[in-house]
Parts: sequence; structure tokens; C-alpha cells
Amino acid sequence: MRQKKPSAVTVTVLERLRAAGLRPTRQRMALARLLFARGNRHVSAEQLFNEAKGARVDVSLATVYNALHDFTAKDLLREISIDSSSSYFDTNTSNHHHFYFERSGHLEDIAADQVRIAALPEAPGGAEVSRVDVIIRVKG
Amino acid sequence: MRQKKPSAVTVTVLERLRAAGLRPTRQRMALARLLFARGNRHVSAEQLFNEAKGARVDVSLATVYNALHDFTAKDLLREISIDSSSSYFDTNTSNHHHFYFERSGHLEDIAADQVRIAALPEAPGGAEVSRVDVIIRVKG
DNA sequence: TCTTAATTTAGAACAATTCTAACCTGCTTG
DNA sequence: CAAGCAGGTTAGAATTGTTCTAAATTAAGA
Repeated sequence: MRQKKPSAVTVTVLERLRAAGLRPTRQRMALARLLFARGNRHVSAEQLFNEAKGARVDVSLATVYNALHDFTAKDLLREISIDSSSSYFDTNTSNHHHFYFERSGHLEDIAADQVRIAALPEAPGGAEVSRVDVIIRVKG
Repeated sequence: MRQKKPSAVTVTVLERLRAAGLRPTRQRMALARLLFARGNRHVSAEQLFNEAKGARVDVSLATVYNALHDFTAKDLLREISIDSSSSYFDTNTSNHHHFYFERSGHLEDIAADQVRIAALPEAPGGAEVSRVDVIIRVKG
């Protein structure tokens, strides 16, 4: 069997993990590949866990949670909790907003420049604003 | 012992429940009094349950959950989930927004007219917008 | 007062998430 | 390149917030 050359995706994922200061373990690499290979996504822990199973990637649920939190801490992901039943992790970490489809629970990105906020109140006590989230709930 | 005259608060609470089509049981009356006596509040089920205990109001936790959901269904409350750990119920059901203090988990209302949204994208497929939430997260 | 449907309740059940403690592995050092 | 170890993974138990169940209670109308 001839040696498999690492794919382009593998290389970028590896670099992203290293750049974030996360040890590129087999599990993290596999999960990162699932998360970042396609475009922007919103996934729950359970979803990612099932995707991993489907892709014959052997990881425990605890590891999925660990990875999601580690990635979030290093700004590779952003956590969103709209529906209190479970939280979602967004692969788009840049400034943007969301449509939330109440019926299906589906989330969709809204580019930051699609929403123009003309006035914002001062945070009480001059506290620093860490981010502004706009959620448009639609009966979809 | 002389008969106690119902207080003004009791009367309004009773009327609010009736107006909403909710049977004014002892438990609902007591919880509604706790919720609506003071100004606008953001409470979790657990918090309200403890408040009730403190006020010598005998209700089960299940009833607290039932009441919160019933009140929400009748628009006496509005449910908010910002932090996935538990949801909050807001006694302010009018159109408004929130400051969220990340450190403490505390919520504070922002009057609707304090935020001016100049542009909003069309909901995909012309879906009807049920509400727009703006959450300003501050490092407080 | 009687009847009935709505409500309350304790406790079991559940779902999402975190913890624990033992085991493994990527990386650095000698 | 072997060894050591800090960091990472794991199964399963534990925790937390919430909902369910089935039985007992109660508000409201006839």
C-alpha cells in the first residue's frame, strides 16, 4: 500500500489547530475536518457526534464536548444558545447575525452589513461591549 | 379574627389571570403576585421556586414550571434563553431588548426606542418575522 | 351541594452536559 | 530514539434543568 499524502484540507486543519495552540490529536483533527470542510455551519454536540459516527470516526461524546469548548475558547467556533434545550456551535466566528426558524429550529447567518444598527445605548457603568447579537425569529 | 380585605395587588393579579383565561388558583395567584408586584424582572424557575419558599408559599416545582409556561402562553411573560444552562422569564412582554452581563448572568432591559435598526434583511422565502431580539453582551 | 374538568403534586423519568479517574499519546528532552 | 510527562481521551457515573405520570385536590357552574 502506498503512503497517503495528506490532503489540502488536512493541512489547513492541522495548521489551524496549531495556530490556535491546540494539540492536533487524531480526534480534534477529525472533528475539525467535519466542522470546517464545508461552509458555515451550526451544529450541536449530538449532531457532530453522530456525524463522526457516520464517518467512522471513533470519538466519545465527552471528547466532542471537550473539542467544541476548546475550539470555542480559541475562537475557532462561537457558541449560540437560542433554544434553551441545547446549544449550537457556529463555524462562522466573524461579526454577523442570525435568522432563527422557530418551527424547525434551523439557524441561518445574516452578514453583519445586512443589519444596520443606527443607535445603541451606552452600556451601564461604561461596561465594555463584547458583542451584539441580533436574532430575527421567523415563523418558518 | 376579622376577615382580611383583598389588597389592590391581589385584585389586579386576579383580574390579569381572569383576563388571560387562566383559572386563578391559590398557586397561580401567589406566583403572579411574586412576579408582578415589583417592576420588570427576569427570573428562572428555580429562582421563583425559592422566592415562593421564602414567602411561605407552598407550591411544587412542577407547578412553578406549569405556571411559567401557562403565563408565557398567555403573554403575561416572555421566555428568554441566552445562557443555555437555564431559561429566564421576563415580566416585560412589550417590544424591547437586553443587556446581558456575561460575568454575573444578569439581564437588563433596553427600551425598544433606545435601539434603532436602520436596515433589516428580508426573511428568506418571505417568512413572517415574529420578533427581533437584540442582545448586547457586556463584560460586566 | 354535586359534578366535572382543570390544576396541583411528589416523585420518577429524561435529556443535555459535566465530572471522574484511569488510560493513552503527542511532544520534548536527554 | 527512548523515556517522561503534561495534556488529551474515554466510559460511565453524576449533575442539572426540565418534563412526565398518575393520583389527589379544587374552582366553578348546574
